[in-house]
Amino acid sequence: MKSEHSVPTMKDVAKEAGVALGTVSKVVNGIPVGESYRLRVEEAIKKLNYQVNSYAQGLKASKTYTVALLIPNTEEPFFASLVYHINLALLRRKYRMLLCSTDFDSDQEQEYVTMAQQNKVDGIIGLTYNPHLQIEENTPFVAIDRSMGTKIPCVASDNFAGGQLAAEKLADLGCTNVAFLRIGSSLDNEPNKRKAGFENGCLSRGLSYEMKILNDGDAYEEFESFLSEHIQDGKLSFDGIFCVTDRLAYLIIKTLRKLNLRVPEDVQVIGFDGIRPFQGTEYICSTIVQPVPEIAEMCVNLLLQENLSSKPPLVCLPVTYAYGGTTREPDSLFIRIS
Amino acid sequence: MKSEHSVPTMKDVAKEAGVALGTVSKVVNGIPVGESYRLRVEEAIKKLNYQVNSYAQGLKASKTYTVALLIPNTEEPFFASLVYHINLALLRRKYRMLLCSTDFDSDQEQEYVTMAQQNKVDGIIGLTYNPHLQIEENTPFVAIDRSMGTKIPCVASDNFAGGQLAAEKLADLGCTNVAFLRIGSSLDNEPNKRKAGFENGCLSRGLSYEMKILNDGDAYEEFESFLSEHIQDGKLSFDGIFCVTDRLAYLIIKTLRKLNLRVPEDVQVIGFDGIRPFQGTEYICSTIVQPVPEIAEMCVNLLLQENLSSKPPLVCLPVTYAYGGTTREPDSLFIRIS
DNA sequence: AATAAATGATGAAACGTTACATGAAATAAT
DNA sequence: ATTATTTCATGTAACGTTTCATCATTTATT
Repeated sequence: MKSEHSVPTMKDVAKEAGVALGTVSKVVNGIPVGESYRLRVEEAIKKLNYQVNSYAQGLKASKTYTVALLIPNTEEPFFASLVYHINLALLRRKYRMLLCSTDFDSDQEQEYVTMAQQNKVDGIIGLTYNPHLQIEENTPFVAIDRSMGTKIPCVASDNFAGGQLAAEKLADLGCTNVAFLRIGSSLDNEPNKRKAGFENGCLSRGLSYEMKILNDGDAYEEFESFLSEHIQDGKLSFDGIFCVTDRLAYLIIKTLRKLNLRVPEDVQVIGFDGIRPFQGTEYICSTIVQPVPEIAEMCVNLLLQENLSSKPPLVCLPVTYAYGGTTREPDSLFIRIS
Repeated sequence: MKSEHSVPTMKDVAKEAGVALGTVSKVVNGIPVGESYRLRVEEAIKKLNYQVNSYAQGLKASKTYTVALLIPNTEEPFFASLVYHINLALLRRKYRMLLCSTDFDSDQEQEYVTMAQQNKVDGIIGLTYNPHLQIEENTPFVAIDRSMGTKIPCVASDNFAGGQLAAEKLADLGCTNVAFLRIGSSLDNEPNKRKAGFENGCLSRGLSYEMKILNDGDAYEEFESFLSEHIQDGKLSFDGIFCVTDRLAYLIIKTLRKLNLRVPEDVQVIGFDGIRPFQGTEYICSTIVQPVPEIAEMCVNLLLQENLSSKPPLVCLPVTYAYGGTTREPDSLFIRIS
């Protein structure tokens, strides 16, 4: 005798409806069966409040409908946004997400890959930094922001175009002497192309520019000494800064204001990523916005191989510029020119 | 003949090691077996690169090691922080998280609960707003920030104490006439206690105060008219504001500064939650910080019933005050007094 | 040395699905 | 009216585990 509180199975439904097990399976999976059968089964399902056991399904199909997402830290706004959109794209396709915060740590990245494979995920999406990451041949993998060989597709923003756009915007906004700021990073990844793009943009617009790589440890001090090198008669020698991320831009802007330099009046600042302090509020600084929803959709598409004949090795998605208070507004620019 | 590329099973390991299936199972699960057997099995596991199929385990044990997390929007910083810490707490216990962004929508909340139960999750943690949420009797549920009856434990910050602390801080910082600001919300949840706590604090410290509930739609306009009502001879009649969230505080501060009111010189503002614009940077405003890691840990603990004899209906965790630039610093306060 | 007790490996059954070979019933063709 | 064909429900096997009764082996007891 079955306990009252045990979860009903297909067998129970079949008995209740007076049909065979296979018939119930067909009804559940939307495979056509005779009208009268379907109705009886549907009634029994409702009566018993039956729900399929997706783990039995997974066992049978050797598919788990689970995708692992490896990402440095899900609290950081840009990554949180990726998490949100990738999760949504997966849920829409009835897939689950196994979320792994790697904390930028190569060992943790490897551990999570191993764990994901033990959990028999159907694939992995990873924004990783470990250059020696070992991934099993038969586990589909899509990388974000980093090319990992021809077998693994990479999805990223068009970082080069983004850098270029930043330079062009600064030129349009009246800058003549600009700086590029980046925090040092050893790994060769897609976001590094922002620098080349910016340089290219400066050259084509005739901007005089300076590239500065700050050390991770003492970025503040380095920036301050960089500033003092560029002050002539109490006036800054450049009037525009492009920071490689909004995070850096935010810190730089704080520092500038602390030193009584006005943003955007004395120096305009453009960041990269498109971060807002809260949902629906304006951007934290003027910025090159990454198309996060599109990146998410593309990752999932590539991973699950939907409507794609061959995987391209690198997909770059278009970025846009957005005003965020740290550049002159088009309005005020107009006034200034007239 | 098994295909070369098929995933090895316990059966394969057993054959390779020349032992019984059950013996392999024991080795895998750390149940003691004879030394020689264990060694042979371990060798075979390594040779075949065997990994247990957790879905077969789940089927057998009718445990899925999965917990669903229902949360309005994982991009909003406070929720993103909860997601991060709950995910971590679950992974530490070898549990997976099924992340569900409900977008504050009652129907979506119900849909996700149903979906979670179909996925046979071992429990649900939910920060929800649907007052009629239907949850199956046998699905463990832990609520965040909302009491849902005696059968469902609720975890929250000590919101009352937080409100009180905000009033006390404003008093300590020299305020005499303060305001409480909240965006209207119909549901009776724990964060609403911030208001009562603040009122209590004002009374015990002899602060004159005003409580203002803004409408969700036109909060901006309402706030501006609220301000104009309180301006006497071009001077604000209050010198401190407690906003129910950092999100609201952020918007209020922007508005104040746009109206040329100086924060914190003219009016000091305290928010609630403890939001930072980026990981590791300072708080976005002076604030009452919620103990998110502790909330996460407590939720998981209660849900999985670890070392707990009976479930308390409501757990309130202690909050702290943190300086974030929108109140006078202790230093400057000292200067001011002397 | 013979029997009893303890130890521990064995392998079949079960978990809840899906897929497929089987066979029964209904329809079409002669 | 009989046979050929189609249609479609049936029920068993298999997915990869864990559990438990069974049985072989070793150790202890007399």
